[in-house]
Amino acid sequence: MDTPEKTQISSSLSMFEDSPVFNYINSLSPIKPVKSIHLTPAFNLLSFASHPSIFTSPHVSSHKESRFLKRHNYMDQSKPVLSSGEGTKVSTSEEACLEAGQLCNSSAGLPENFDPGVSLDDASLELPNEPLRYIIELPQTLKYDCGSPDCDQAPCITETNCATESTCTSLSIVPFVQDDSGNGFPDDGVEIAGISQIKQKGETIGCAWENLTPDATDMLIFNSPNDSEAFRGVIQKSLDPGTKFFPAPISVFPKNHTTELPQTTVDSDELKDPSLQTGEAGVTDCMSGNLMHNVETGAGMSAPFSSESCSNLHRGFRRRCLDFEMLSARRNNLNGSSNTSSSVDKQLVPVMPDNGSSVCIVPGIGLHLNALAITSSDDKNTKHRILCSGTQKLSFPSSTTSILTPKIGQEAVHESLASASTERETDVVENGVQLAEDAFQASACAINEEFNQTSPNKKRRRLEQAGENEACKRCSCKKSKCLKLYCECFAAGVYCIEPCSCQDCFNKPIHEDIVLATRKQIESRNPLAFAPKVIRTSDSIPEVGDDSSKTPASARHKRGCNCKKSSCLKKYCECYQGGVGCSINCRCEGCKNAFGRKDGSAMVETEGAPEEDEETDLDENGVDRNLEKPDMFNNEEQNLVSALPTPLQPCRTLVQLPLGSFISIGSSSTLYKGQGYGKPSIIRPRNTIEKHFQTVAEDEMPEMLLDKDCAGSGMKTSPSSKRICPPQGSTPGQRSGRKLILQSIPSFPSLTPQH
DNA sequence: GAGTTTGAAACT
DNA sequence: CAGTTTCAAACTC
Repeated sequence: MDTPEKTQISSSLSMFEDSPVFNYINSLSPIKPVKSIHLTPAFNLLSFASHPSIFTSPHVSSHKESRFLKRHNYMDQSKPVLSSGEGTKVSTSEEACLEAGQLCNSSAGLPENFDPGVSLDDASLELPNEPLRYIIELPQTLKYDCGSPDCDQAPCITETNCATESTCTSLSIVPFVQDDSGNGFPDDGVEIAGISQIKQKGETIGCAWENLTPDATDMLIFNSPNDSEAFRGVIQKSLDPGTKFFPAPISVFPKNHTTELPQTTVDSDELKDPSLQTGEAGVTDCMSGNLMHNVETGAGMSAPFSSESCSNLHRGFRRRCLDFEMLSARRNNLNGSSNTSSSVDKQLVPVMPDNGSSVCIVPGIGLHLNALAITSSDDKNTKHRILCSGTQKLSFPSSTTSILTPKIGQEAVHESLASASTERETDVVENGVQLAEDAFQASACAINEEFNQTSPNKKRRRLEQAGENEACKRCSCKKSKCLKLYCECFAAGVYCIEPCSCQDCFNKPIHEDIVLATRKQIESRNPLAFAPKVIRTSDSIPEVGDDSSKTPASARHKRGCNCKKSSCLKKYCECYQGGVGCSINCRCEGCKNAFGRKDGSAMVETEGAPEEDEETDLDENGVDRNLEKPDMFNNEEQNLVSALPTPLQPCRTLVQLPLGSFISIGSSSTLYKGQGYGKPSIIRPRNTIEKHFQTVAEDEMPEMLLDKDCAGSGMKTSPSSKRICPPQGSTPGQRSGRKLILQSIPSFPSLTPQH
């Protein structure tokens, strides 16, 4: 079964690649082509997830928890293993996966975990080529590097979570590796990196775990878009200067998803090269990490920022995006790897024949679903895709849409860079990236700002933002025990980690049961409690809905804000925080949201930087300007990111839809945070959202969405399904949205094959 | 770093 | 559903 699926996927991919469009894209950027492929799988996964009820917070939590547990185990094992050698690592990883799998089984987490290990083994086994080994080795090395204080991790850790970094690195690495190595490889790399990090920190480990696990790979894929973009920019520049690595890797990417082992191997070898890793190493910092090789080298080389950025980006992802990562990884394994991985996938696949991996994805999705956000496929998106595609490609074969988690964060990096989640930012940032000229800087800046705020100057800010950002949310809960939505970590579906300054925290893997139970409880009250608060739609969306047209912003807050004193110009406002304009749903007073006013006067954030918009808006408001300007301008640095100022965006990860639309899953807490179900006010937005979804579905996931029954399947019934549809909301209209999503998932597979 | 403000989340 | 309280982030000093 797996094999056939893989075959299909590959075929679909090949088709894409063959297509003129694909070629064109490739010409633009090597990475792009792959994306589409990846996406499809992702979708499948998503769809699956929905079925299983994975979406339900419990599942998600379970996944995470299981992951955490795994991580811990892993870490323990991993350490020895690492020292021992690759093979050992693999075995350990497998074991860990198995264990995790046991934990996750219910949630489907198992497959994911399992796959990675298996895939790796298989890959290694299957791939006689030494190159694979190299690749594997690289990751290990990377791990070590990461693990080592010297590595980026240290920096990252200082600022944020190590785990995230590992993830980031792993992610970045993955893309390259994945293509080349195929499935198993990337995973290993990811795992390794994560492990190293894990070693460093316990909790971090947890996060790292996620990354480490197959998830990491998936994450990479999903995230990759964003990351990839960012990386891309970096890479491009880096390439110019001296990134030897990149060129090769990049070339590889576009071409192969899984297939070209040789190249990959070569790349990997290069990566292996001590000179490269370490060399840069100074760079090493994080870079070392895995990811880095490629990206880092490129970017990394550029310096700290690269690593940091990566780390930052990944941070968010790790925690939240784990699921996706897992899925993607699986897919990668499936696609690239081969049978073994496929076997695993098969297990998961059951639901979605097309994607063996789909199953895997699902679990991950669950977590990320919370953060789901939809982004329309705009030109920008396309760009993102392209940019990101490199990564995505690796992971997913054609794809329609992918769901990003969180915040996950995920986090900001991709959004800002790749995702375009915030269209505005995206535009700005992306443009910068695309241009490549600025790409580097822009990417760097964006990354820095968005993801972590690595810059020392704004440490606090960064930290805060970072914390806010999906990637590394850090809470400081004192009374809620981090078991309520007050807790950003909890709301984002992630465990609290060291950076958190919470007290009496129960949001830890150790208290998995409690966390899950609490989540369930909250979900029972509000199925969308963990759904992304902000739903993103493509810029083009306007077409879709009347509402959308009203709201220039691509994204909208589901429930809308209720600001009275902040004029929606401060982070108190969830809309503003999420980088989206206020909508009809909002009950805010004196709305001056720079991203878009409730009235509709809101500036379109998409292209123009929010700032610009703000000015305009402000002009109207007059007084507001003063207020807004400060914020906006203060962020000059953020200009690129300015759009980003909003924490959410950065965190979000975008997933490409089959057609071109992206779904951004915000890792950011905001995204995840529960939203009103169905308040009347929300309804419209929902409608809008729904419309967006529909549009997206039609455009992006046309058949898939339409075809599937997902909604019918269980989405409705199971809370999880609700989560899946988060954007839609609880209202009936929302349901339709849900349906779309669900449908999309199931259909997804079909799309892939078709295209 | 402490204190205040703010608005979401939770509760009634 | 509306009002109130609780909570933690955002913000200010």
